[in-house]
Amino acid sequence: METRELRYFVAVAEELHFGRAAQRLGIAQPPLSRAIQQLERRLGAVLLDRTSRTVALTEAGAVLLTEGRAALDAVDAAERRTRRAALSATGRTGGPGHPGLVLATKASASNELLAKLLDAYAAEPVAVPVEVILCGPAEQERLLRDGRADVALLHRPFDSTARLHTEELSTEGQVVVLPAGHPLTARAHVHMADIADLPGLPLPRWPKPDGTYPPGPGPQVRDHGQLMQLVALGRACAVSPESCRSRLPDDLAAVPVLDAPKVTTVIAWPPHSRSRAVADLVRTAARL
Amino acid sequence: METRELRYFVAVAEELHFGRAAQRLGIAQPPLSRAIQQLERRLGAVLLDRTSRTVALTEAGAVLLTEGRAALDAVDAAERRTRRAALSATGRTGGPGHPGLVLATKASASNELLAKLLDAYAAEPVAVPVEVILCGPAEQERLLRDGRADVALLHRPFDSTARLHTEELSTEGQVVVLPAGHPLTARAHVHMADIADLPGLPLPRWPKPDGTYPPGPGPQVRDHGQLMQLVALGRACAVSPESCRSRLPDDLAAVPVLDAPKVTTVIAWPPHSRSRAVADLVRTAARL
DNA sequence: GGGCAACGATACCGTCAGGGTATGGATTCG
DNA sequence: CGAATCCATACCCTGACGGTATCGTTGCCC
Repeated sequence: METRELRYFVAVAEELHFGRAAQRLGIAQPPLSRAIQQLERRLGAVLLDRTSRTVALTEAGAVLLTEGRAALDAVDAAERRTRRAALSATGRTGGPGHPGLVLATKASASNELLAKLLDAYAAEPVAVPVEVILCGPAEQERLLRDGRADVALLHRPFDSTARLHTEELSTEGQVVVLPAGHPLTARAHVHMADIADLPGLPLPRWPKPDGTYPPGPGPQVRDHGQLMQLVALGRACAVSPESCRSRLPDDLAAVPVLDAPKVTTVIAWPPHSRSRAVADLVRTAARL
Repeated sequence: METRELRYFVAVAEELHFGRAAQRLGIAQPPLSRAIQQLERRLGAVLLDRTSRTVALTEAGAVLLTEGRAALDAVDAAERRTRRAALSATGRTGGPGHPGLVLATKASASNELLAKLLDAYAAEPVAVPVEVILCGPAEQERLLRDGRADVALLHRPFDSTARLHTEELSTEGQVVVLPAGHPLTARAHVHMADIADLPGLPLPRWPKPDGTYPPGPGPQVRDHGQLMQLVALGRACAVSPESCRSRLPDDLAAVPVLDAPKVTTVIAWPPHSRSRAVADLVRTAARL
């Protein structure tokens, strides 16, 4: 199977419309129809149920959609990482445009640990320049998979660490963040049940991996900063790792939640990484 | 990047010889040279240092070799799983030629657990036919990655479970297997130090993932059956999970090794698997 | 040191896969 | 029932890819 065929199929499977898919791919519709037919013949599998009005995925088509996306990610990763390896091999000094290492972390996650890590790593004699990518929640895995990042900071149990190598860095409890002066802030600690249904202060909704939001009450948020803003406005409350207290503004207060799941920060990298720089960074992180 | 280019590059990078690589690919040498040059131009990276006598990988080339192999595995997996999905969708009865599920396990591993698992799963109303592939040690991950298997039984800490979803099934200690009548068999238990250097009974050498054997003393073995044979012949001793005692022949004896690492049997599957059958099998396994 | 063998690069050519345009056939909707 | 929509088919054309022949360089060995 060629990646071109995979790209074509994924486009059609996502659009469920040959015309739009062809447009997206920058080709005409007939060659696309032909390519899909040829792919189906070669695989010996019907991938799409199509009438002249509607296109639907078959079971085999659904399999190829998920597997094909993973395969295309792997190909993209190979390309990106090779390009970067070539750049950092020539421009040995590693100017800002040529990072030796790309680290992905959630936007607005606690930066204390990251700052310590970057400092400690930069102090190593073999350190290479590190670029930090801030991404949406649960996006780190994608970046590692398609080669846009070499290493990431994840937070269990929120982020999945499957198919990644990881090293635990720290574990912490969680606190509920409330507007200053809220009655609950007088308490020394609370339980999840105390905050599940606070009047006027719902828990927020985070985007799913596909970018859409689950239905339900609560405001939609994209990062921790937005959420803090909403809490300050009295529109939501937040359950966050306790390290967020260190930089809490005056108009917010935090109370430990005894039965909230512990959050573990881990450093993760793709399992087949052979990069010297990744290994150094991970070793540095493990020693913090 | 097209998979054809990747296949070409991987062939050259493995052979380090354009002529042989071309032969292996079933094409002539000149088109292969051209394809690699074109790939290098498009990536903007020198992948191979070549003189007219020798070919060597550059740093970027080494990256593309590992990343490219992973990508090709992913593409192969997509193809195989799609084919299988199509087959099991049409031949719904699932004749023996059309397994709904392929399970990989080490040849000669203890089959007790597997037998129980297969029985329990077959009793489920939604069960599909399961094909069992016996493979060499540490080969299961490869089979899962390139789609030849859907699910595997692994043994930690011997097999790596990175990039896989897993569920623990059982944990057991290890025993040393010796020829019956050996002085140590009189002991109730031993320690690793007692057996590290038994005269005439070295520990065996297992193949590395690439199929070669590490240097050193001890016979080369490919599976547990071979090893037992060698022990019976008085040419080796073996440290194995204690479940192997259940089918130990008369001429062998086993003694618990107190400080050997515990062996955990886990069931593993590719992280993006959406297969109903895999989920059912895993659930069945977890309930055993 | 010169002839030779090995090996990758280059030159040149033919073929067919893949892309484009025009059009057909089926289904839905007003 | 006509019109619009949408996928499939027919047909042509270009260029990418593969093959053969040959060159240039580099070790090697007598």
